[in-house]
Amino acid sequence: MSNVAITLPDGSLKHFNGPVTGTELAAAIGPGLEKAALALKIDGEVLDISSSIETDSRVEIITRKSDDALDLIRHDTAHVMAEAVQELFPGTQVTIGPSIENGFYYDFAREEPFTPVDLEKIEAKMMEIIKRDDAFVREVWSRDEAVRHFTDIGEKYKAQLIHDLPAGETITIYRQGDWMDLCRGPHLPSTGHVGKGFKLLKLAGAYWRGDSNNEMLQRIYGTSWRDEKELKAHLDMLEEAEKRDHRRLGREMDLFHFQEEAVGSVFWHPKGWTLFQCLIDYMRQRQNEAGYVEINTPDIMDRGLWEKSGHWEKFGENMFTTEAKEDRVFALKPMNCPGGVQVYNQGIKSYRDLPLRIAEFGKVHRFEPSGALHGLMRVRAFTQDDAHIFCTEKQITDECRIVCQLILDIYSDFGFDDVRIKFSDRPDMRIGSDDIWDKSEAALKSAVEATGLEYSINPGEGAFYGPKLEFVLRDAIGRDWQCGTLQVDLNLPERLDAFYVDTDGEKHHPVMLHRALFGSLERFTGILLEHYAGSLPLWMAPLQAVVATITSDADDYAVEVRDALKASGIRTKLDSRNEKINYKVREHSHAKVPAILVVGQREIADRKVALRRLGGRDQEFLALDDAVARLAKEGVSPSGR
RNA sequence: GCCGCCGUAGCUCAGUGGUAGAGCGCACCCUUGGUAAGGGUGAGGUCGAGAGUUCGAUUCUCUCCGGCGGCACCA
Repeated sequence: MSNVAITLPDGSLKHFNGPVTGTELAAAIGPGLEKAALALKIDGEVLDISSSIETDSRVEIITRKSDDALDLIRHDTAHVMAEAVQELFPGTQVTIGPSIENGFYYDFAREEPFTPVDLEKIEAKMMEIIKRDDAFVREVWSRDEAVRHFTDIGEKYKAQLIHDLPAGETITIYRQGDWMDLCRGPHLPSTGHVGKGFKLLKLAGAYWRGDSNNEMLQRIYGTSWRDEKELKAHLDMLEEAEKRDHRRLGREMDLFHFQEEAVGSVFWHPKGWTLFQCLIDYMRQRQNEAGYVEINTPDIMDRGLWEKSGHWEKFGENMFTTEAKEDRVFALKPMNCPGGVQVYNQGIKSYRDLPLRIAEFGKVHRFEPSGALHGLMRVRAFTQDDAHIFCTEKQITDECRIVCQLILDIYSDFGFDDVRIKFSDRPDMRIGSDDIWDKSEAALKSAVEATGLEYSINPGEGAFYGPKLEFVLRDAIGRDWQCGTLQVDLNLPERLDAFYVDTDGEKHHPVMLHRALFGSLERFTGILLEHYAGSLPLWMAPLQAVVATITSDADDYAVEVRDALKASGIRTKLDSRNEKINYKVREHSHAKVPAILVVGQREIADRKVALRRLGGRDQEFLALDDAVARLAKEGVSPSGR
C-alpha cells in the first residue's frame, strides 16, 4: 500500500500509510476539528467528509465557518425540504433542487398548487427531519438499476434525468433515513447539520428544464444560513431592499406612475422628470466633452427600412407597428441605429471624418412580454443614451477603449465603483457571415483586453448584428445591474449602405459601434433610486432645498431666503404653513429633500439660516450668503465641476 | 406568454351573502410652536370590469383587465 502525503492549507504535511477518509484526517489533526469537520476539499473539489483520500493532494477540511459550507448547507436544506414535501404530499414528484445565491430551491411536479399555508407545514416537517439527524449516505448505482427504481416508484422526472446523464457518469444516490434522491453530492454528514437558519420564502412556477415548451413545475424558494443570526441578517436585508424598491419610492416621492391604459410605459411626474432631465443634461455634457455630436431621428419609420436592417425578420415579433393611411405599414423604432445610419448617409464621408461619434437620446418601443414588465426596470417604452460610432477597422480598438473608460468614469460619478464586464459572442439567431463575426469578435476582444479590465464570457448572448460587451454594476446593497453596452457591428453599415471614401479613393463600409452607457434612462433612474434609497445627491434631487419657517413672523425673511436660493439655481420651495417645525422637518425628511433651511427670529436678526441636511441630526447656523453659495456649489453636476 | 397569489378611500390595510371601516393623507377651525407627528371637525369608496348563482353579491362561480413573485423572454 502506498503512502499518502496530504498538504494542509497552512502548508504543513501529513503522511499516512495508505488512503484515509476525511474523518480520519480531521481526527489526526485534532479532536476539535474532527467534531467540526463537514466536508473535504481535495485539490479544489468539494467532497463528502467520508470520502477517502487516495493520492498525494492538497486538502482542506470544511467546517461550518468555511466559505464552502454555505453551499452545502443550502443544498442539504433543499434535500430536507424535498423529503418533507413528499412526506406531507404523497404523489408529488421531485425534480431538481440546487443551491443558489443566498439559498436554494426545489422544483416539484404536483397537480394541486402549493399554498403559503403549505409552506409553514413544510417548514415544520423540515424541523422534524433535521431533528431526526439522519446521516446522508452515498451509494453508487448502475444506470439501469437507477432508472428502473425511479420509474417503479413513479418518479418519471428523476428517471428521465438519469437516462439523460452522459455515458460514463457515476450515478450516485444519497439516502437520508428512508428517503433517497439522485444527487451528485456532496453533502453534510447528516440532516441535523442543516440547523435552524433557514426559511421558505416563495412559491413560483418554473418550466421543466427551463424550456417554455415543457410543462410547468412548482418551485419553492428558500434561504438557508449557518445559524439563525445570519438568517435574520439576510431577512433584514430583504426588508431593506423592499424599502428601497423604486416603485415604492416613486410613489412616495411623487416621481412617476403607471396605469392600465399604457401598460409598461411611464407617466413621469414633474419631480421625476426633473431627475430624468438631470441625467440627460449630465450625459449630454459628458458626451460633448468626449467628442460626440447629437442628433434626433423619427420614432415611426416605414417597414421597408426595418426589413433592410434585418430587424423586421429577426425581431419583428417584438416591434409595435402602425397601419396608417395609404397602405403603408410603419413601425415604432425598437432601436435607434437604422435612423442613425440615415443621418450618417447624408453627404459623402471621408476617412478624415472618422471616427464620427453620433449620439441620440432616442425613445424606443419594444413589445415586451407582459410577464417581463417590472416598474422602471423593464418597460415597453424607454429612452436610450444611445450613440453610434462610425469608424475604420483600425480605429475599433481605440474607440472601444475610449468608450470603456468613459463608462467607468461616469459610473463612478454615481458611486458605482464595482463594475464587471461580460463579453457576449455570436448568437444562433444572427445576420452576417461567420467571417465578419470572426473579425468583430476579435476586434472587440482586443479592445476589452486593451483596457486591462477583467471580463467573463457570455456565450451566444450577442446582438443579432454583432458581439457585445455588457457593463454590470453593483449597487449599495450588493445587487448587480446590467446597464451599459458596447457592440461592434460590421453588418448594419453594409445592409444600410453606409460608406466612406478611404485614402485609396475607394468606397468602404465603416464599422459601426453601438454603445449606451446608462442603457435605458428609465431603468437607470430606477437603479439610482434603489442605490441611494431615495436620498439622491443634491445635484440630481428634484427638490433640493426647502425653506421652513418657525412662525409666521419669519415669512418675509423666508421669501428672501427662497429667492436667494432660486437666484442661484437651487430647486427650492417655501414652507410657511401653520405647522410646527417638527412636523415640517419630518415631512420633508420623508420626502427625501436633501436640505432644509429653517428660519425664525434668531436667523432674521443676523441674516442667517439654520441648515439641516437629510439624515443628519444637527443643524448648522450659517450666514445666508454662505449657505446659498455652499448649496449652489453642491448643486452643480459632476459633469460641470 | 406560462404558474401561483392579489385587486376595498390618494396611500397602507381590516371586514361582511342584507350595498362598508381604521390609520396616515386631504379640507376647514383652534393652536405662532425652535428641528422626524399639537388638537378638533369634516369630506372622500360603482369594494378592478363584465357575466352567472341567489329574493339579495363587495363577499360565491366563471371570463377578462391590471398588479405582485417567479419561469421563459430581454435586438
